[in-house]
Amino acid sequence: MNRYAQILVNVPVCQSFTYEITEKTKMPGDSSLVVPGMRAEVMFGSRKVIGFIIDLNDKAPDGIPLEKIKYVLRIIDEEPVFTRELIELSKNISRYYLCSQGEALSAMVPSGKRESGTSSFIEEPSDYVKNDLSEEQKDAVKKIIQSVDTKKTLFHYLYGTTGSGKTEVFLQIAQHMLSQGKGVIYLVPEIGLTHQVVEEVKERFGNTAAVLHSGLTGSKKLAEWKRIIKNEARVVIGARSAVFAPVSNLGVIILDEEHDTSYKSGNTPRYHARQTAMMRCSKLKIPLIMGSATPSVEAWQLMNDGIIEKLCLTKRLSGGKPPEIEVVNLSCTKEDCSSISKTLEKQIREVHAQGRQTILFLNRRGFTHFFKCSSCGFELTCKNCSVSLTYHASDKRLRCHYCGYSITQPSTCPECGSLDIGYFGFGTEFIESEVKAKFPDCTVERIDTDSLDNRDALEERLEKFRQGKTDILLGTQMIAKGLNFPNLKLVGVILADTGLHLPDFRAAERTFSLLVQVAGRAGRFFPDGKVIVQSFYPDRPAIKFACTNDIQGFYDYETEQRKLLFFPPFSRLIRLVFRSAQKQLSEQASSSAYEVLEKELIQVKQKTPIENGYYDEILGPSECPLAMIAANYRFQIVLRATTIQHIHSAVHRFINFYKPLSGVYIEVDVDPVSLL
DNA sequence: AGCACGCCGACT
DNA sequence: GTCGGCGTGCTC
Repeated sequence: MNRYAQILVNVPVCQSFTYEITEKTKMPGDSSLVVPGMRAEVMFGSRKVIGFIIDLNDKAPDGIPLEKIKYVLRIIDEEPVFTRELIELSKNISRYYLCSQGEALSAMVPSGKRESGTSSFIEEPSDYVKNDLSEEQKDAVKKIIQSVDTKKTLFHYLYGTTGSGKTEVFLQIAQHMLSQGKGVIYLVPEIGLTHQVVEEVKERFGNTAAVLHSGLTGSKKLAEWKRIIKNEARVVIGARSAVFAPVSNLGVIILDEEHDTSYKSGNTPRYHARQTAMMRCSKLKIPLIMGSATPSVEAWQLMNDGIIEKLCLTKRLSGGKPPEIEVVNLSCTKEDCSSISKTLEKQIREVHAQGRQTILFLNRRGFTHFFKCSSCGFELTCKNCSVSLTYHASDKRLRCHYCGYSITQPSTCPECGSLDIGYFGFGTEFIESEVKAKFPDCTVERIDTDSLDNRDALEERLEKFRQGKTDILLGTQMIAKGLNFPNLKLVGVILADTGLHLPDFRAAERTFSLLVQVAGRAGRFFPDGKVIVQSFYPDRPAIKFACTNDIQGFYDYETEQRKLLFFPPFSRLIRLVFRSAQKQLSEQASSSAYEVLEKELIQVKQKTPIENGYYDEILGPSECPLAMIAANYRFQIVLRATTIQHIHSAVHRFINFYKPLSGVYIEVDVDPVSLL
């Protein structure tokens, strides 16, 4: 018995493969028991791959010639590394996100071959103090815990400003679940998984906690993973992929900073941790608790529709008002080409005189610091990716921050030969030198992916700032969230509208949430925090509503926009990207695919009745806003409809039957978060 | 996705 | 006459 194993491998093929377990099969340790959930090394075609055993039978399934069946080279694991629940989940992921089940499963399970250096810290959980909760917090905890029994609503949302104590509510719920013998998954954005958070979790839960970082090596991840499987760890904190953690008797999934786009996977399977958490929680009938000060517009709508229960945390625990936000209209300050307005400069000096600290924030790495000819208007873009090249002062080169391509700074315009060329906008490097020149008596530190050789450098610099050794911290995204600095007083947003010009329907939402999050930072501990936002377009809703702290106002506005423009949450999208080294090929492929998709969609609609008020359309094909990435030309088709079912089946059929021209690759993205 | 097999052009 | 291009199809 158990002679034949059904095995899934990481290929875009929607079927499992049968392998035989023979005496030639190498076993780990001295056990000889093979069960589903273990990984196996097998020959797949002519190459050796790792496969996932999802089933075992004593005879081979019908329809496979016995002589075709190869044997399992080696069983990798002594114990299963994934559960029945995960096999089931991988099936649902593959169905929904239109990938193979093997691709889904391999995205779920850590890739380590053998576990190494169990980071198992010997720490007892600290004695839990039943902390003083505000009435709002108590109410939220009570409602969520009650819902476990009533099962009326599974989805909850803690909506509240930074500093209103969401984390404490999350932790109390986690604690409660633990005391009931249930496990917990606590999801945070990748960027929020800092040393600090990890330490806090370890301190709180000791060895019952497992941390799943992207920074961990495959084998370290596997070690943590096994602690989870063995029930040694019951609280799992991690980024996106931790939504797959094999926690048994799972009691709750917590998803902090729900609006964060890093919850959506950028490669196959392009799953969204929020959707996946919803799938998992619905199946297990357990609560999902999300939280953010700036919910995604989708989540906001679901709250309004009553599908997600909204729990408001309105009060800042430290008391006081939200930080004061001052907007500086850059188009009015024609002073010089400085990136720091007089207003901001004055504030920095005052803050420094008080012995307090400043963060200067740029929301996109060097994005605005590009090359432009003042005579002919020529702009230098990457030859591989078609995005603007960013000037880096450190080595006087222009760099593409997508593929790394770089060229030396030209002295004349490559197009017209004019000498009247310039560098526009401000990159972090430019600002750094400017800040250093302007404030010679301040210590300045810059944080961005360029200036960070390794992970520790980030921690180090943040720690230096936390300890007050740095006066001014300058950086991008990574200093925008999740970090608490006790001595911080001023946050300056150098250019708030950078992201607004992106051709993406979520640009406003992102800009808004970024500004609100940044503002929230400033007054985290001290109610006297101050924010200065510099912008060329202070009247744009995303900036105006953020700066007046009119959260409701923004959502009302944005919801109306989405309704008008038929974008999510009022429509569902599936995006197909056709990429090829040859522009012609990708263009041709996308147009011929359009025809096929159109026919498929008509057929699908004939088979299933169309509901009242249903509408759909196929947009494109058109060049992607990022027309080229890494030397690949990109065209896209976006299917859009009131509900997803029809376009989903149409695309499903399309990818099953349609064979693209050779040299053309198709990326399928269900519920894309970006259309760039 | 890989990788092998297979069928047509310029090379020692 | 062979090396090598990448189109086509399969992987238990």
